[in-house]
Amino acid sequence: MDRKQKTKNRILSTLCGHSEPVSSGKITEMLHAAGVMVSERTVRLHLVEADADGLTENHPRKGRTITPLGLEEIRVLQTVQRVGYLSAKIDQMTYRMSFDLQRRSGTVVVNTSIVDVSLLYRYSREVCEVFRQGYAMGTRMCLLAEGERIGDVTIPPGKVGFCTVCTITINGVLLKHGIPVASRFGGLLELRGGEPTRFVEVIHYDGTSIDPLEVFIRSGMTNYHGAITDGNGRVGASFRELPSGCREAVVHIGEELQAIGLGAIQDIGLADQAIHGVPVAPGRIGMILVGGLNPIAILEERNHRVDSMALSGLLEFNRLHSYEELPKRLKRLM
Amino acid sequence: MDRKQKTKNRILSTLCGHSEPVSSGKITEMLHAAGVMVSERTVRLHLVEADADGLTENHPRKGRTITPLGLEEIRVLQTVQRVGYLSAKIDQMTYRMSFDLQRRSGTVVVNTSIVDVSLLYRYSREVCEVFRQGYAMGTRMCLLAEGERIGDVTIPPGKVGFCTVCTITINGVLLKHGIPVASRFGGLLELRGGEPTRFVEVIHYDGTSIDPLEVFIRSGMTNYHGAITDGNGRVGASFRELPSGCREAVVHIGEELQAIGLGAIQDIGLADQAIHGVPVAPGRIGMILVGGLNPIAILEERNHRVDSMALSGLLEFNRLHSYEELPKRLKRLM
DNA sequence: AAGATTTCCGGCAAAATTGCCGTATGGACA
DNA sequence: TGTCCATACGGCAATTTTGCCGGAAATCTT
Repeated sequence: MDRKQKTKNRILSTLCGHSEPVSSGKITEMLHAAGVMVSERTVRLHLVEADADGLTENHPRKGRTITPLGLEEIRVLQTVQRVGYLSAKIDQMTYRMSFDLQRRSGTVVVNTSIVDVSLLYRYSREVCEVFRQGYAMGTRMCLLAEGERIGDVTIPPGKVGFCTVCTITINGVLLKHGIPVASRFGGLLELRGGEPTRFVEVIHYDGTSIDPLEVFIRSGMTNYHGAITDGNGRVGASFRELPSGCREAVVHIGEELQAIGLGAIQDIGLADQAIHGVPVAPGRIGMILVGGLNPIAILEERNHRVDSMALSGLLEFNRLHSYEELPKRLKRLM
Repeated sequence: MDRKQKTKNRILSTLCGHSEPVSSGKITEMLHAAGVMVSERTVRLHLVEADADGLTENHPRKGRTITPLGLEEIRVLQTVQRVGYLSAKIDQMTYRMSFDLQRRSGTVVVNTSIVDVSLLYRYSREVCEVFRQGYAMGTRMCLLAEGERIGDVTIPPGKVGFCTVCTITINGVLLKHGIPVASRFGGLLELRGGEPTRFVEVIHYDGTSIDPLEVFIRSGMTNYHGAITDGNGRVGASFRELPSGCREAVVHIGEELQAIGLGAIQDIGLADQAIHGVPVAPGRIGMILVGGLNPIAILEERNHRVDSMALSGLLEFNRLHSYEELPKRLKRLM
């Protein structure tokens, strides 16, 4: 009876936020993406109950919508949502971004670090090295001058906004190709001789309100210095799961992304097989992405506090430029 | 079929690690504490299946043990366990500690921070203030001189080990009184005018390999300075759940703990009621504890990197002394 | 030592979940 | 306009989970 209520609430929450009718199939898909493994049939059963309770309304052949009564029910149960869990923010951002792989236009999700111009310039060589060795998400970035805005923040005077592409962008691109991606956790990936070996620390997305990679970086637990010098270090990485049938398509899309400077896929596992010590759910494959915030971690390692925000906002793809231009553009801002 | 396997594995994992027979009741209890809500009957059903498969052995009237075959089964499935989740470490420490509330003796679980002697001395006034205003776990602590050992670590030369009582000790004490405590998450508790208002960030214990409070402190996200000066700040706190029938007993034990300098209970909710915006499972009550690592956070806030380890080891209760002796004892070590 | 209480354990039935299938409906396409 | 196809949706049966009970062994109490 306990679990029944729980899944029922989950279904209601899923329905909430969509104004147009949503079918049971879509709901099931979204629940699966959120890690709630229930069958489509069960969802339908719960939905007819919810219909009877007046919480949802059935638009035959179209799907269900939530009623005002249902919204009220949610509001009571959702007090916890005040501390927004990261997984919710991830889903939201995935839907909001508009980047189109074919047209190479639209918005991508970015992380922003607010940092002193001269400080960034001092370390720009090492920051570029992180990009060059492939420990960053792609090869593109963007600098925001003081006064510019991204999401909720404005770059303060004397500072510069260092934007890197967030790996959530990959989720969004795959979603637009009909591939649902479940973001599981962020962690510290240990490297030995340039090869990833295992995760040494992990924080699951559905149990945290702050970005794990942000935390690892701010805590000074990364070791990019080692990673870019002798290949032995610890870098931020993210673990995701995909339906196992999608492997070919994902590899293909990954290559296309790589070609336009948005490559982040470190590794893709095989069906039902563990990858770097991480087991996956049945019928799924694991994927490891290198963290978008990675380049700026160099500064934290040298004991400079940097204000980094994962998932800070959306940016037009054409505003991004190659990391190689970083020193030149920084000089212009000084 | 998917979920069935899952809970089956969970049961097997729970059984693993205990050499003596464990009854289905105990297993269910442990699963509940781990957040897996299954009935005791279901556990028994799975156990007889496991018996048939040769994974477990039934010692009638005593409980089940895991067979070598079962261990093998686990080993295959449990690759993820290489990154030990914190919730597992919490359970382990809870069982290992031996503190007896009546006799006031035995071992308690402590956190250890390794810090420069002179640096600690410089901030000792503020550290004491955190204790005095009740934002620390109790009023007791311990200093370890260089060369002393706690758990896996040895205090290096020129440094001192600053040990505070970990709130897991409360779990252990309550467990010895037959009250099972489920540790849910660690977070940053916002204070306004000296009163806790809500959690602003949270990390669930069962989704992380590192201690949330350790992370918040290392990331410089706390604000103890504000907390001890004008009562507006952010302090590390932990959220736990108890069976709602235990409220009276817990309040009573909490008072006894307070009397011997181990008070940490900030707040206890009412049955089935949300506390500071955090809802609880049905039939349970919420409890908020202030973090044990809190006092040392002052140093991190002033940009001094401190190596802190939550749940670092066990310490005899009689080695603890009042925080008021801190400056005096530090001087002796310098 | 006898009785009371607790705990373990399996049987049984009810409830919940899932798989499978047939029907019906809306839209695509010739 | 007629046909085909995808999909929403409910019926039915199989499987899984849970609640409830009662017998038996173990432990505690007096």
